[in-house]
Amino acid sequence: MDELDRQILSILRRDARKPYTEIAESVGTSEGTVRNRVERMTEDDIIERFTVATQTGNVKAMIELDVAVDVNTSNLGGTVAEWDEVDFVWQVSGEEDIVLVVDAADTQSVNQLITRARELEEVVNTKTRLILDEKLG
Amino acid sequence: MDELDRQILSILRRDARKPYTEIAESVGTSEGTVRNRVERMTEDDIIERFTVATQTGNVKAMIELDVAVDVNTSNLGGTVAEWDEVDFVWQVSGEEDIVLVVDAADTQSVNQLITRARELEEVVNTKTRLILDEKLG
DNA sequence: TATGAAAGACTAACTAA
DNA sequence: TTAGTTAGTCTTTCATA
Repeated sequence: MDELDRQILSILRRDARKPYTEIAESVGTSEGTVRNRVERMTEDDIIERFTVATQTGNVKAMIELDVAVDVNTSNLGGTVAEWDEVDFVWQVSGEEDIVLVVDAADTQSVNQLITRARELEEVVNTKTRLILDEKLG
Repeated sequence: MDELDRQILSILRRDARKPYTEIAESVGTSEGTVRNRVERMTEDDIIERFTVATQTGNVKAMIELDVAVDVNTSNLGGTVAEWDEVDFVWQVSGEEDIVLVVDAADTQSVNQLITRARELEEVVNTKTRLILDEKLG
């Protein structure tokens, strides 16, 4: 991870489909170097994945789950990650143990997801926050 | 947003650099159709951006900021989004108003970010959680 | 939807540090 | 030995019909 790696990542973060030739030109190196760097960072898990940030619905929200002490949090996380409208799931430290980030059609859909979570016997409590705005770093 | 759009997005979410020709083959349509669909979804802001998920440091965390009532939350969000090691910033509803998602070198770096946040006069309180694991939906 | 020109990516051989 | 470059070739993209 040197300055060149950081520059490449910074460009890819804003447009992951940008051709390597263009990236090379803006950072002042050759296409091959950019490609090699990206390959290496992918192998080293510095790059986790090339992905697409979407808003397919109208409401984004965080649904935090407070989970019973005797529950395997990772398994539960895997389960809820499969639910429709769930973008990703974090296991976190703190009072709540799991955070679902959802991209739902409307508030009613969010409500259905909350209900579904509360119906799980592993889930003790939930707390939901709407995501009103997102800014890239 | 029909089934084909959803299939295309689902593939791009796992590999945003996958060639349209390959995507076309796996969803059973032509390259031009995939490209047109992606273009349309980008125009419609269903696709917000093509990006890269990284782990450049060793510790990911959420730093939640409780902000004074008279503060312009959006401006503050823009400020902290510019900080080094901050991946993105959410404005949220609920007790805390801003959530920073950070990818820091180590716990000490996280601590420095928390300190920096607490030094802002707009910030009344902070709450931090480590992100222990992430699962894709 | 089909097609061909232009652009991009990949391989492999070479160079430099 | 490792990273960077380059030329040649193959693949993908894009505009037009």
